[in-house]
Amino acid sequence: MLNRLRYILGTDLRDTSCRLPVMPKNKSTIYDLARLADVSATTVSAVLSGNWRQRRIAEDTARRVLALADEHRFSVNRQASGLRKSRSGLIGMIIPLHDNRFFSGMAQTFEKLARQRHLYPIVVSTLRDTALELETVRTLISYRVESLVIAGATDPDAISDVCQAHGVEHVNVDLPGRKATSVISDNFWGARQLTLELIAKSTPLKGAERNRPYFLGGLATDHATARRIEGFLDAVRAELPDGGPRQVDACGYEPDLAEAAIAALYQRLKGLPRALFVNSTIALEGVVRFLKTLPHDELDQCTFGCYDWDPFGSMLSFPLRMVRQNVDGLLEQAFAVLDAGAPEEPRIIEIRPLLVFG
Amino acid sequence: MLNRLRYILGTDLRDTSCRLPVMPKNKSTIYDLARLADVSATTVSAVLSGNWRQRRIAEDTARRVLALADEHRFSVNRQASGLRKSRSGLIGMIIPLHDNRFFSGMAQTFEKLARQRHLYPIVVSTLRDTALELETVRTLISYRVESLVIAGATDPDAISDVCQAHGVEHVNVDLPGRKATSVISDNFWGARQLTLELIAKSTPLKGAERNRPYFLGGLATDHATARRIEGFLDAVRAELPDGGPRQVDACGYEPDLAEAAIAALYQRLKGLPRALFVNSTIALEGVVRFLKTLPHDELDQCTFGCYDWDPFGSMLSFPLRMVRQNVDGLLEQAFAVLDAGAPEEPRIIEIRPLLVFG
DNA sequence: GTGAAAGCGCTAACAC
DNA sequence: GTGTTAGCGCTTTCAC
Repeated sequence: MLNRLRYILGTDLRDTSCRLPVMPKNKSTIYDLARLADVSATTVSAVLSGNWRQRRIAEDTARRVLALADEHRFSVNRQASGLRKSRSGLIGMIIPLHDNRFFSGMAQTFEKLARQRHLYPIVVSTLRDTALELETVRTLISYRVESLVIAGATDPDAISDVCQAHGVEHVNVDLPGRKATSVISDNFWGARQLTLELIAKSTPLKGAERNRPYFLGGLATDHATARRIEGFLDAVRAELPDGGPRQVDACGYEPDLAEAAIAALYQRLKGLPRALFVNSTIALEGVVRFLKTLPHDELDQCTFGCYDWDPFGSMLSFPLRMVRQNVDGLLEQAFAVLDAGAPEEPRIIEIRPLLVFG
Repeated sequence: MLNRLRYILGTDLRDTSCRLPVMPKNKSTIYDLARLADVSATTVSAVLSGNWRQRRIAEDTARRVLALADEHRFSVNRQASGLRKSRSGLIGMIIPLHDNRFFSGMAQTFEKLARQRHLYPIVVSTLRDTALELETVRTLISYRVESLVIAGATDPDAISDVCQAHGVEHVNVDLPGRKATSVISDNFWGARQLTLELIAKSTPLKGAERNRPYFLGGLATDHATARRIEGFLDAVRAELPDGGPRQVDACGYEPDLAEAAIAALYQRLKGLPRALFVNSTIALEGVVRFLKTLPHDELDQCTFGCYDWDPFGSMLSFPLRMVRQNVDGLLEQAFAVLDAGAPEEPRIIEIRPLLVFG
């Protein structure tokens, strides 16, 4: 109403001073632009949103409007257009941390895939804090994101409840939930492959106890670790039938704990085992700390693997086989689920990781 | 208008079917809530936005509205409220990459500081692509972010032009520009400190050529590298007056280039130098590749430093001194500039990095 | 080929 | 202590 008035009067009613009729630099509406171009706001809107061909707007008019918009550095207000269209053009993703190779890689891929779909990506970290996860999701919904990727959430099902209540499409990644489709790493397969590789590439040692691979790090209560242990044991049983439970020490993630664990193992076996499966780069830090105290040639007797990838892995003084999660694959599947759109029966999609050497 | 009508009629006009009068699950307005609570939309609005005390709304009313909002999982539409209030509650930051320790650390700190100010943080990467940087900034402005942190941009001044045209407060971080205040690392100081430390902690070698620290990696045309070289040379001149230009090889960032450079240096000096200043973890990768080919005890002759920090640095087989950028300090200053609000004369604020060992 | 008018969901000035 | 009304800037029928 006021817009129309302003448009008709050809003057900015907000401007109480008596300046020359210059468009205010930092604020202007399509009505201002319409006045300058001597067309209606409708026309401006159509031109700026790109669907002017189908409105059969004269090429001339379009060009004039576009030039003017450019000259005045006009920027459509997406709060307003989003409100009117009931579409924000936003897509959100929550991750536990930015400062982490795995999740920052996900953020990178997420942005790429979002842009391909002409959606503006918003990535927010929630610090493995259930309350912050929920609050963040609620705020994103408040901004009317069109869909959500929930990565590594501590309580995915609580988030699903919120999303469903607002009819927001979403998908879990990395950590599975039961109320929405989840795309996760195939931890069993990855651990099994890494273990098979370790056994194949290692040299047999004397003494039954030392002549086996050992698993170190992580928490057995944690879904991913549990599956990895299964994969590890499966491979061991297939290749070296006399394996037993004493080969697994899910000592936790902290470097200190891993350092103590490998030290204890070394003492028990009176040397390094034939192969060592370390469950994360965090745990690896503790292991390396211990390895540094050993004479250098002792390391040659053991073949090392790590379920996790870091480019620094290749800089260590011993060869290291790593499992690299297929970040691109995880997110491509996640987007495929969102693209499908149908609120399907929740299912779990497992993506195989990659074995990396060096 | 329609809202009011719907509120009066007590029925959802959008609902053309003849369902029971249940509030639609995934969409509802404060008018719907108002009807349920038997108050006006104004009251609901005041209650939900927290300023109901100052409107002297009865505690009772407030509680009822809040309970209802909760029960129906109501979520205020921030597109609408933002439009009305001309405030989006958003603050944006652009970074070159997510998948990078330095910038993902910045994202983490940025979020923390934004939340402290009750702003919703949006971090977007722009892949060191000038066009994408501009487009991203324009889109963020389109969503009406209230201010912007521009980190590591390839063309900060072009971005400043856009921001200024729309009256958006902004500040550069890491890479300086001339059209807005910039908060950057004190590269001169950091490089100087690291070099002094390397000289102090290294053991003198026979032969003038080997008895000096060498600088490796980066591009001399790059602002940061140039300042680091200055700091390096300044320290060398102070401590070992016979230093010369042959001590600096800004061979580029690629590991391959660094590997070739250190190999050439080794050949020229017939051994490792007394100390080596590597200009980034990327270059370090190439250096380590070469070092691995040397007999282990040769490394003891050289003291290593790296201008960049990575937790993996402590896992290398030789001691490494690192310079860690003060990410928190950089962003705290950046926010201080934004908090000040005054469009001050652009200036450069330098933040000292930290020396880390191990 | 273009314009007028209504309304997206919210907030704030002004009522009483 | 609470309600009425106008309007934020845009898109979308409908009209001609």
